[in-house]
Amino acid sequence: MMPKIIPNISVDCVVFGFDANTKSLNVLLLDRYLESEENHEVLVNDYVLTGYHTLENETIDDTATRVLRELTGLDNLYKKQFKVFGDPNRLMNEKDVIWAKSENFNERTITIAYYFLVKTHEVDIENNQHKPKWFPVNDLPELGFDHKTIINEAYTDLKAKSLYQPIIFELLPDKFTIKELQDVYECILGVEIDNRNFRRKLLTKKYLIELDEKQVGVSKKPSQLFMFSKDVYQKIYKESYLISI
Amino acid sequence: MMPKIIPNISVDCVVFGFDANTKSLNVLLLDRYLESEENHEVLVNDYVLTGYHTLENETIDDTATRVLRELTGLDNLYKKQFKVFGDPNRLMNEKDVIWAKSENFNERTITIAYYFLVKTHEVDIENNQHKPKWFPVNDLPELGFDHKTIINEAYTDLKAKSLYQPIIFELLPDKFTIKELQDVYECILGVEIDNRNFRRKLLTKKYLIELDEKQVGVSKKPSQLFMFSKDVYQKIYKESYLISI
DNA sequence: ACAATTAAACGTCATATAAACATTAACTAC
DNA sequence: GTAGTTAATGTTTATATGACGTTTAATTGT
Repeated sequence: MMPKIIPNISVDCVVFGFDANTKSLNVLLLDRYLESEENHEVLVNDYVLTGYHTLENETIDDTATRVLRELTGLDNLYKKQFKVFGDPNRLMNEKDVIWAKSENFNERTITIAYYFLVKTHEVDIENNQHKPKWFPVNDLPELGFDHKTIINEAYTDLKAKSLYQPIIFELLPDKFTIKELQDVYECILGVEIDNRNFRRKLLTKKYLIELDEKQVGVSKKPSQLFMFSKDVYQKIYKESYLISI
Repeated sequence: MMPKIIPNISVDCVVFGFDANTKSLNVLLLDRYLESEENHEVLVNDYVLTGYHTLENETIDDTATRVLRELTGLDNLYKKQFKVFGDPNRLMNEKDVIWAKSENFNERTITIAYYFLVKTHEVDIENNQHKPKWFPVNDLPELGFDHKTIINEAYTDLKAKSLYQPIIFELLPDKFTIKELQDVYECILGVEIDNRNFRRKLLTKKYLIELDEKQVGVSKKPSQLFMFSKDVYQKIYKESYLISI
C-alpha cells in the first residue's frame, strides 16, 4: 500500500549533467503531456522537473534521494538543497491550472528544490515512463510551473559554488583529463580560460592524482588521465581560509 | 481578524549580530518558559529562535521579513534562506512535546530556516514580550526544538559565505574602521590575521571608501573611518571570476 | 615509410599578490 | 610635556598569475 503524502509539500530536483561532446551543461527534464478526453485535443505538452510530494515519516532529503533513484537508478549522488519556492501563486498559469485539475490537487504547494550533479554516462533514462530527456541549460524548452525559475536559480548557485568547492568533479567520469576539466569550467562559468595557465594551476593541486593511464582510441596524442581525491582535498582545506573578495 | 496559518510550515530565523566590545558573534534568542497550572512547577525554561508559521497568501520570504520586523523593528535586513529542516522527528524531545501540547500543535512541522545579519546597535529588543537576548554563537544556552542544529548550520553557511561575498559589512555600522572589519573576520572565521597584511589587502579594494572623518572620543590615535559601497562592488564583480579551489 | 594533422604538454617573462616581520605617528589623560 | 594606547606605515622574499609560443606524441592518408 502507498504511504500517505503530505499534500502541500513537495520536492523538485534539477539534475545537471555535462555532455563532453557538445560541451554543454544539461538538465534532465520530463515530458508533461495531457490531452482532453472528448476530442483528444492536446491541452498540455511541455516539460517539467522531476519531483514528488514528501511522504509522512520521510525526511525531505529522503524524498529527494528517492525521486532521483526512481529517475536515474542512482544513489549517492551529489545533492544540494538550495532553495524553497513557496509563492502562493507559483502554480497559477493556464496550463498549470489545467494540469492541477486533472491531477486533483489544488492546495498551495511549497516545493523544496534540490540540484543534483550526475555523471551523464551513468544515468539510465530508457526505463522511465516519463521519457526523460537532456536539455542544455542555456536552451531550455517550454517549462511548466515555475520550473524555469527553479532551474535558473539552481544554475546560479552551481556557478557560484563551483568557484570555491570541488563539486565540478561530480560531473566528470572518475578518470578524466585536464582538458575535460577545463571544458566543464568554461562551460559552467561561460568564460574562456587559457589552457596553459589552467593546466599549470591545476597541476599544483595535491588532490588531483595523476594516473598510470592514458586515453586510448583517440586519433591524436593521447592525454594523461587524472582522478580527484576527496580525501586529500578535505585534509588540505580543513584548516585553510582565504578571503577572496 | 487573524489570517489563517499553514499549520505544517514555519519559518525560523537566526539573527546574527556582532558585539564590537566583546568581539563576539552573537545570536538573538527568545525565552521559552512554561510552568504547570497546578503547582507552578517549571516545565520548560530554555531558549528558542524567533519564528512563526507561514500565513495563507504570504510568501515564505514575507513570513521571515514579518517575523524579523516584529522582533527588531527593522526592515531591509540582509536575509538568507539557507536550509529546510524537515525531519519527521525533529520536535520529539521531552520539553518540545510538553510545549507542543500546551500550544496545541502536533502536526509534523517543516521549518524553513533563514539567517539575518543585523547591526546590533540598531536593534531595539526592549519592547518585546519574549525578552530577546544576545548569546555568543560559541556559547549558546540550552535550546529548544532542533534550534541548536539550525544555528550551527547557519553559522557554517555564514562562515563560508563571508569568504567570497561582502556580507560582513552588514554586521558593522555604516562607518567603520579597518580594525573593526578585521575583528569581524577574525571572530567569524576563528583565525588570527596579520594586521599589516590585512590592512594592505583591504585598502586596495575600490569598494572601501575612505571618509573625511575619524573616530572621536577615543583616548588614543583616532582611526580613519570607511564605508562600504555596494554600487562599486557590484560594478567590479559583475564580470569577474576566480577559481579558488 | 613519410608527411600531414591534431591536440597534449611544456616553458618563459613580467607583474601581482601573499606571508613574515618592526617601527613610527597621532591622539588623550594626567 | 610625558606616558599610555592604538593607528598606520614599509620592506623583503616567496609564490601565483596572466599573457604569450614552441615542442611532442599519437593517428591518418598517401
